[in-house]
Amino acid sequence: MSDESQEQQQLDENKLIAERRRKLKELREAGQAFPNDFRRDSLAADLVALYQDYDAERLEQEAVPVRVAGRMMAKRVMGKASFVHIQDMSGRIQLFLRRDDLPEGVYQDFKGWDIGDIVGAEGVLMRTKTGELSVKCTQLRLLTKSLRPLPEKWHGISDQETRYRQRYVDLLVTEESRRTFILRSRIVQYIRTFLNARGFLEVETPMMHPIPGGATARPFQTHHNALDMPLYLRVAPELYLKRLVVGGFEKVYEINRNFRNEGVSTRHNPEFTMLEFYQAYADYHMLMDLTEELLRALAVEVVGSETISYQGETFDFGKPFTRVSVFDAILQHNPEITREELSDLESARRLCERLNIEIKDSYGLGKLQLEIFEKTTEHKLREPTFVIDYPVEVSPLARPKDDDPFLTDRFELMVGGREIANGFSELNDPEDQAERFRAQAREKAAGDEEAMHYDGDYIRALEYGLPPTAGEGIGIDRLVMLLTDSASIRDVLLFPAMRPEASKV
RNA sequence: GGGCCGUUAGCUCAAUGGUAGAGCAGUUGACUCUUAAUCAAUUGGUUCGGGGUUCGAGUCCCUGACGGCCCA
Repeated sequence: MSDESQEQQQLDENKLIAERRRKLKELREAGQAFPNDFRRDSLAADLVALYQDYDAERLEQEAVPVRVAGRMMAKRVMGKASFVHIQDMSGRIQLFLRRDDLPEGVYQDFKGWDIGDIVGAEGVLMRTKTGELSVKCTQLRLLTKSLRPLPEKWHGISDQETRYRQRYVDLLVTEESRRTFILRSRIVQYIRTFLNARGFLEVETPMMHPIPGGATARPFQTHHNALDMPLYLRVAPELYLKRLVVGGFEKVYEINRNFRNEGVSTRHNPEFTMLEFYQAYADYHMLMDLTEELLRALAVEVVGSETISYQGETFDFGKPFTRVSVFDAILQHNPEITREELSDLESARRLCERLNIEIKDSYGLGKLQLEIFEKTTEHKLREPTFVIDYPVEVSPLARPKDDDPFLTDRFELMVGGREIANGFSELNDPEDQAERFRAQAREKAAGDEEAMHYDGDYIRALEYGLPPTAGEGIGIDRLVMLLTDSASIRDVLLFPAMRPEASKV
């Protein structure tokens, strides 16, 4: 943000903020307005859970002392007594304040504090007449003055744009949003635990690539000043991870960001998180088995059931996932398409024309089949389905099938009509890989900005010998969308990509 | 990139082309067990920006910005 627009942000003031600034000024005049010497000893939800079986009498007898802190989310003043809800990372707890329980003057000060202010409280646990666990306060301090009013307490923020742009406010007031991001963290945590338990080594490979590779996608380009060379933000970590398998790290994985310079939509963000893992002496069948096991366990871990509900649909991760080839899937879901017209270059071209698919002369039969699949079939695959046998033409890093060199040992996992994972037995024949790179380079020279570069060092690595290996990528954002029932990728990204805010001149 | 929809007080929302309102929040007062506390009074507006039509525009037209949904 430019200095100028930051200035404008500062001008985004109103009487409510002015009133709070006045209060802050008084705090400054009275001493340290931003103290950092209060220490809490308990979290709100922990206390509520721990003491759920204690009745009012028992709490009074035991007089459990606690120190809690958090943001004031509700404030009900009734003369010389008040109730406050504070919210911390764990949840909420009520404070019960009486003028005569607090040191001289504190209650009077408190009455001037605002919802959104951050306070620290000390007292003993009690249960109110209505049965709510509360802290009967003997000390109360304002720790941080909040200058901006929070959204309306009942409706919260309904404006999507504000929720995305000011996620800090969204997280404060939207329980659903908090839940989603906590689950996201648990999902990633679980995946790490799952892979670590199976002997995988977590690694970090470069995000800035001299030669972008590992996926057919447009990269972001940047420039390194000291080295005076172009660098690309990675579109995939694949080629580096396989170099590590060459180096003897036979089971590796990486969970981190990829960057693709493409459109923004409810399913695409320019930076997104990918899990990629590679296992030597394994093939794509083993990966499919592992993926089923992982998703089933994740559903139970996160949703509490092997059946998940997504945007009104139900998907069952408990039963074995369907496995069907690209070719058969097209035929099964499109009775009007025949085996013959799908098997011949010329008739496949005519089919594309009929389906309003834009094609180029350079497309071979494999690319045409994939285009037809994506247009006619992909969105129809709702229940978890492994689509297998992708054409070699559209799989430049995958191993050809032993019994059909037109196809590869590759699968994609579809759930709800969307690609969740992509895996294959790796192409470890350096001469074949070199030839495929050359074919990609020709595509690039012909104007395909998504085509791959020739990566000489990767070929060199393969020439040392990549053991027979299988590898897979799982889109974490889309997986989190599924498991948290989120309609848009922006709902599972803390700070989704947005255009700059309209200037408020 | 195309289509549709949206942008009004800090927030959530109203307002036949005819004086821009309500609830919450804020301010002042009352109230020592409340739960969206309650009661009384009260402050608060560049109606997203620019242009146009009109006696008169939040409302109609054009244009731009940002966002949402759908399609490619």
